[in-house]
Amino acid sequence: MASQRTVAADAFARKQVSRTGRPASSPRMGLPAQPSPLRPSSLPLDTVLVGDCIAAMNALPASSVDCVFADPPYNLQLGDAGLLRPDQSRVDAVDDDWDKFASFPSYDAFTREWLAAARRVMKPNATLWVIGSYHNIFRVGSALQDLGYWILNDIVWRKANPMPNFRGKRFTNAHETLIWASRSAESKGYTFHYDALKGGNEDLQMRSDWFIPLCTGDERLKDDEGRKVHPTQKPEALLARTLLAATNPGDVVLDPFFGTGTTGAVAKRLGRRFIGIERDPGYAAAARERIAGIETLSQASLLVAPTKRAEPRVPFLSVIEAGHVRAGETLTDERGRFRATVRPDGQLDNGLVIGSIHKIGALVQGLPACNGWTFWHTERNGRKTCIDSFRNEIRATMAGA
Amino acid sequence: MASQRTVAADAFARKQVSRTGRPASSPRMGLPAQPSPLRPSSLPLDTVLVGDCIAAMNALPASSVDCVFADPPYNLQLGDAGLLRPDQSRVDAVDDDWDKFASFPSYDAFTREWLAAARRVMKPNATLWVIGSYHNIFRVGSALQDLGYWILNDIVWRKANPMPNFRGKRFTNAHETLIWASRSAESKGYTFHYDALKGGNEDLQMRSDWFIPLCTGDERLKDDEGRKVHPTQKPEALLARTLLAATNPGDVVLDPFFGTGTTGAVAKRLGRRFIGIERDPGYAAAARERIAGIETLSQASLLVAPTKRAEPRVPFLSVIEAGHVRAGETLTDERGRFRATVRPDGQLDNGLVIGSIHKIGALVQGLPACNGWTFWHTERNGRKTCIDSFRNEIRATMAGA
DNA sequence: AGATCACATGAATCACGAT
DNA sequence: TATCGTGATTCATGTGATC
Repeated sequence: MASQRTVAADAFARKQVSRTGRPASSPRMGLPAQPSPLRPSSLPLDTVLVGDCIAAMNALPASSVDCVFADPPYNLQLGDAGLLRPDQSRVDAVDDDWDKFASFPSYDAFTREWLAAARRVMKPNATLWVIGSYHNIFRVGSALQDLGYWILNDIVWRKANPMPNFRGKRFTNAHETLIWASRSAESKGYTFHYDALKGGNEDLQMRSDWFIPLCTGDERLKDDEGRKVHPTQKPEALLARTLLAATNPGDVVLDPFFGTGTTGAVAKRLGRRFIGIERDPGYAAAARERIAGIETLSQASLLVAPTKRAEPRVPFLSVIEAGHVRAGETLTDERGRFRATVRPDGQLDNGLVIGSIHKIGALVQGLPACNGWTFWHTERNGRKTCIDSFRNEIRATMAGA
Repeated sequence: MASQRTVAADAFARKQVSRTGRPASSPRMGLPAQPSPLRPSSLPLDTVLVGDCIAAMNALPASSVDCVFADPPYNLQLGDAGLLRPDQSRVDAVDDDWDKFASFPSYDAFTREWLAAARRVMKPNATLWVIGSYHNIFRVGSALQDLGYWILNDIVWRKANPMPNFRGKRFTNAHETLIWASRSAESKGYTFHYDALKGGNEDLQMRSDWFIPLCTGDERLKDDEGRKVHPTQKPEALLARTLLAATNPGDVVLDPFFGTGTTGAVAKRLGRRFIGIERDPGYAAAARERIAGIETLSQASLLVAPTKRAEPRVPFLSVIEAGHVRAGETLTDERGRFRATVRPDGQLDNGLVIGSIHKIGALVQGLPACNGWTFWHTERNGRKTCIDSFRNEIRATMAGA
């Protein structure tokens, strides 16, 4: 039975942490390629906790996860009053419309509660993803703004094959919305693999509208009778893009509405760690079985290419010391409009002011700022060379050392 | 002076309705093709009222308009420093006073007030459109749900040519969101021209994601010195699709944030009546002059504007997500001279450098540029397949999207 | 006349580490 | 915590000048 294979989140909430619920045959999941340091050992990594997500999150240590992906319940009329109404109120009205309208406050309370619990668990630079449709996403967006989250983007998942509108009364509802938010407006150091996404998009910035098919075919979990196990299983491609964009290998991703574990499956494949929380033992069991069959991609393919900003800093003085540029030499911009003289201390002199390559570059152009490395050029045999190429040579020699 | 040509909304609010503010030389605008019956004669049709939109709406008779289109302030939270492009030029951002709110609660209060005023003016089967971005749309959506509006769709305006993200810190913010809502859940008789939209969309249901260019070129209103008159003028194509979908000829469209009158211009062209409310006399004057130059299309030509097809740009990442190529797989050129490994983020790795299919293709050949789509091949059962064929398969699934 | 290039610009919550 | 110096960063489209 699924329930025998589960980790009880309530037990975890009482600090009686036990991972023995995971079947012994289950392999270790998602060995981290680059484990984050200082992670509390009490985190139930690569585990599916069964129980209420708010209690389970409140039992986790604060500031302990790098990313949250949440696919909360959308529909306010599911009749699952226990989940949607933390105040335990139950609406017996048969009138759907009244039910929906009356339940906004309780849905909002539930939303605020789980968003607050998630925020506590997030590291200062962690980010949160939430997916929803027009039924709930406005409630979610307002709540997370009210709680101090800082929205970075809203992302449109454009469905390749949406369900048509059968009655012809509306536009085909062909998309869902994801909100990507940092923990607060001050969280400037969040992870975003800008260059990787750009490189995977023909060297153009990745936009906020993503075209991805629904989860169908072999990817869709089915039971013995061929029925879908979960009504709203998300495509792995969607999760892959979010995790590639906003996490590093080894990062911990928390999913408080784990369902059948798409987040865990993708996290494991991409060398991330996961913590799943799921109320339904059947879903949790299906998720475990699914994730056990996933293999992590090779570490080499997961390595994050260093960004330009992360490369070692090279003083312009080093370029002179290395002999690429001589003191007393004249530098010009690419078109030869501006000139400055190289001083032996690594500063430039335009005849009036002495300063850094950046400062003098900005000055001669009358601009507030300038990247001197790409602005200034040397001339050798009538050919102009950007001084940034000398920096690259020095960096290459540093890499070998 | 603009202020001499305006209709004072405050005066209208005091029931001292006067349309003499409209210059005598101004032609009658937007003669209705099929006037709706029972319209109160006191409606200031095809007029721009100047003043506070809430007061002006409260002065209109209840249940009198067929549609509302609203482009409220977005409550953008601008950094103090402003934003510089990579070439150090400054972005002409929205920093107008009308977009400044002290806090979310004050924005929410404003939003609730104008939404409530609009709802009173709406006929029982009228619908409301609101456009916004992630800065404000969640507040708006929550507020209108709270007020009893019934959301029919959220629509994504995918911008053909959005402003890039200059700092590489986020996804390109390439869309805005429209909410389409009826006055209440009981409003079952709202107008929706399903068949017309389908007919104008190659016999496919019109989806909730619309691909439309920004308002630029001749359509963009400019002052004598070539500067844009309004910072956020919307494209007429966007308004045209909303009005064609949700109104009939002769219907009255109310725009409480009229700006430079895109709603009025499109309404007149399509044979709808309009009521514009605008706080700024300068904008109102520009709107009047603009609308005066519009001619109503003949009845026969009131067809759905043909949908602009999205340039079906496909990221190489999508090819991996779709399973055509696996992360970790090796790609070669047609003759098998060069090799590179596919990364899960859609980049290639030739063992030394990580980059896009184009960049690595160029690199291995020592060429300045390369079309990676036609250069790289997979090998299956000894047969080589160009990765461009996978792109074509994905494009086939994008038909209609 | 047509092609090419240089430049401008659009609702934007847009840096970061060392000292 | 604040200040300061380095130096990273853009896509589609329209307009007007130049070849």
